[in-house]
Amino acid sequence: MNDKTDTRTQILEAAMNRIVHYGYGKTTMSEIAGDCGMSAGNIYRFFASKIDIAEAMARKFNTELYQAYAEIARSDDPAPARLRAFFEYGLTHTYDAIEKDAKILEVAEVLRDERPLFFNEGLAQERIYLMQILEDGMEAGTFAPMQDPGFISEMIQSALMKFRFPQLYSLLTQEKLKRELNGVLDILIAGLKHGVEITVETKR
Amino acid sequence: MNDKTDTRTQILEAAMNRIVHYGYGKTTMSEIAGDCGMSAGNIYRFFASKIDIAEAMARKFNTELYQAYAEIARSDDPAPARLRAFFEYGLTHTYDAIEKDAKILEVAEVLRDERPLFFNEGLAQERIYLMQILEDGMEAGTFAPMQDPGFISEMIQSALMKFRFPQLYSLLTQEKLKRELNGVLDILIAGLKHGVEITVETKR
DNA sequence: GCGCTGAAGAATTCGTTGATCATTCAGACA
DNA sequence: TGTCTGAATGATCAACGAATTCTTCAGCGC
Repeated sequence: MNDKTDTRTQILEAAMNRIVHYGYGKTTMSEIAGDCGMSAGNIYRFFASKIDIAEAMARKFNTELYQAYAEIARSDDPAPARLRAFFEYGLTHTYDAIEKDAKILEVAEVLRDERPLFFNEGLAQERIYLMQILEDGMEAGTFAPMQDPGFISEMIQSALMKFRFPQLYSLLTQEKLKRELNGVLDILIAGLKHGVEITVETKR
Repeated sequence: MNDKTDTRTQILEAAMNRIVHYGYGKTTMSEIAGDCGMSAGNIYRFFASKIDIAEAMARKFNTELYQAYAEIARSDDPAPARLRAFFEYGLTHTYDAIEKDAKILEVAEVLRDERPLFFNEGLAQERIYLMQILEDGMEAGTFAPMQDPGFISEMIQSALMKFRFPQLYSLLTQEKLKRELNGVLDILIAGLKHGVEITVETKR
């Protein structure tokens, strides 16, 4: 089993090397296989399809992100500061990654088109940390009590959608995006401090 | 001059008829000209290019929207209700239009790609009404005083970006989008009532 | 002159064809 | 028997000439 995992990792790394350099479309299964000293067919014993490699790549990227999220969530800064750090980190990290390797954007586009549900997983994961921050904030009295932190988390994500894949949704510079992100957060945080009256049915 | 305006209108209407039915790409200048009993060349005396026809189309759509916005902005409902009505109207109106004539989405895409600045005009126009509502809200004491309603308006637009071209950014149903829109508005409005502390430099 | 046409030119799209690629799998190898 | 290869297959892509379309403009008719 360890062997199998190693090979998988090797394939993934070979693929990532090529993809960040040449792009998803310009990277072929044979090339990846060649880099690993195996045949293209053999890759299919480890990945069901090419797009699954892209997904694994994104999943790896996310895993690193989540670790940073976890740290931010459990820091002892006040909840509003953590909320800002949280989203600012996501923005910066993603922006820089795409800045550095522009081809990452292509991977994001392919996944958006071919694996639309994949992004929901990431959002759900993110919400775990968000809820943590919200609950801490409530406990500390920084945020007013709220009935449904899960729903509030979703709404915060919705309001900040624009900052998730910076280069995918807008052409602003990182500086401008950060300013705008914090501007939106100013309003959201004000709302959370004061207490939000939910007017919609949140049951699903 | 009236003649000229009439012809322009005639061309625009002929173009719209074809475009909403067959799409922007499948509609040719000759066809539009044919419908108007003139040559393709003559259209260029009224529109500088084909994409300008699409822009005029969108501008017409927006003009109708702005009228509704103006009415909502000047109604005597409380400011929060007007805010909701404002964005809910935009969402519904756009969603329904695209639902009815799916080809409108293609026009939006072409404009997004070829005339990226066009949308800023619409946002700026929208902000005029938004600021009106915010100022009324402050005057009535519903909203806490804010230093820069223009900036707040921008941030509100930013937070609600996702609901602007519903079918362009998400695959949710109209009902779900509405619920989500109102959920985000719940937080934003709570913030506005309580008072927003701006933490970013808003000068540009 | 003014308004318009229709042909000419430039740009784009289209359709075909050949090549490349993702994916499968029978069978070789160990 | 379990692992891997490499050829086979069908799908997708690239190339490129043909056709269509956008755009311009010389000149025609009023």
